[in-house]
Amino acid sequence: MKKLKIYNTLTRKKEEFTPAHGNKFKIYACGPTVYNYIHIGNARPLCVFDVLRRYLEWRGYEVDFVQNFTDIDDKLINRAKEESTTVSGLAEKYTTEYWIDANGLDIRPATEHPKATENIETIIGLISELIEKGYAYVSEDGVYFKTGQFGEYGKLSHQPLEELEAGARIEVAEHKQSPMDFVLWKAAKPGEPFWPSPFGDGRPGWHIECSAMAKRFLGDTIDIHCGGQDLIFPHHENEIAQSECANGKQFARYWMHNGYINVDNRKMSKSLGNFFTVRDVAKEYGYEPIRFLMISAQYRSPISYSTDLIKQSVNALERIYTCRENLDFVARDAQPEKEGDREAADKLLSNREAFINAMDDDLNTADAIAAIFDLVRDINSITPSAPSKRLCREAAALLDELCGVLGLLYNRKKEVLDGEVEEMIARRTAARAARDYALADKIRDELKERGILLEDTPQGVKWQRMR
RNA sequence: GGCGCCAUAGCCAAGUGGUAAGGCAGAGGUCUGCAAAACCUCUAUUCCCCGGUUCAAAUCCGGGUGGCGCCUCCA
Repeated sequence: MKKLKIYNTLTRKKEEFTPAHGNKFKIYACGPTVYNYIHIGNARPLCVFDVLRRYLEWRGYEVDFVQNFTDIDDKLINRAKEESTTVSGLAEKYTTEYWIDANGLDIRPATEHPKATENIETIIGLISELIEKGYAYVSEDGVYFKTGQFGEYGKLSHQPLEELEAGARIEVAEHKQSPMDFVLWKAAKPGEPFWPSPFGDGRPGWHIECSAMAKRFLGDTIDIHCGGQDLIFPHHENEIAQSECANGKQFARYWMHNGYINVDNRKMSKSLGNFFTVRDVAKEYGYEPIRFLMISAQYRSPISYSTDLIKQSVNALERIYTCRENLDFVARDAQPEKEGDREAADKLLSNREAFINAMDDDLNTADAIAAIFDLVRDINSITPSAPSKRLCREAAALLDELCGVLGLLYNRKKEVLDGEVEEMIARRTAARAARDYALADKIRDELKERGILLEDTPQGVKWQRMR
């Protein structure tokens, strides 16, 4: 079997992908700052790395997947002021909202979801260690990391420290020894939440959270650290500096970074006012097309978001769903098995190989989806020829399996028809038998107005609720 | 200034040396009382431009053009 390869930001190459120890991958993904509804840009890493996890598990690996919540932060403090609420109240609210969207997108919960505020002790411990080892210093307004002390600083973003300094803006903080130093602990300001520490009351900086939580829940060295490309610098660079200086070991073996979601060819951002929340898009089109869109391109390429693309995704998914529903429908009255089932099933199975080859090549979900569509075509080609129950079952299992790896499974609500509607379908069937097509069409139109679509098939009348 | 990314049909998107996947949209056909779904066929002689390497390039090299990102909170 082909080896799984993943593009590693650290080496800028596709590398063979194996866990450091045994069969288990330790993965850390930077999670949301819970100060607002998540937007579709946030949805991309959620979907992509959920697919990574599902795929690894499907290939037989164990996965420890840790994703944090940043629940103390400048953004939260500011927003809480705006909404006249507390930071913890705000965080709680948007954590709840996060779960609604994450569930809608079918993101599997991580094995751990640590929160920054619940890991203050670990964070303080890590900072203390950095101070002791001479990598950090206490200043008037907090504790800073001494960037120049870490010789490998810049190895992830491939930037020499001097160049970074040359490009850096003038820093507001005046208590830094060097502009490239970054904050580990922010001294408390009046009215802000704080925790006591050996270096004074305050709260953790953003970067140190992830180093601390990764260490606590996954250990000194993790296999994969993932996040959006915009986190490479400074966030991930700083995590490396903190963790490697404190632990004296490599922090993460592989770094994976997803591309952006753009709008009008520009990065989505609050300042440009061009962002869409997952909630709003889902309200109109459902969550499924959002997930489909997120994985319809290779995860490192940018996606330019538009309503048109969401609609294309809706239609594309419909093709898969229809195929799947037809299988169940055809299987109902099929004979148990037939001559040639084996050969037919084997033919379908060839698409599974194509799927694996695509995914092994740096998680090429676009190609993997193509393999699923090839499978759909193969299945659709056999459904009219009265396939056996057994073949239908195997085809459905294969389709479910591959869609499941990408998280494209879909459960259309099979609501029970009320008596009146059933009665109308029966009346229409009778009218058709009597060749009274005018009446039959009238009944079909009436049902359509009530959101029921009818299809006459060789196997009988098939109905579905409109989306 | 430093470091990167991208450019494939109307739209989206694979393909990194061997003669252009897949989806959406569109056209024709088959099936159907009709419709829907499905299936079949068609829709890029060509991959931003110009050179070069090669028997062979969308794919490699050089040079352009256009677009974008990081270097500041950001998925």
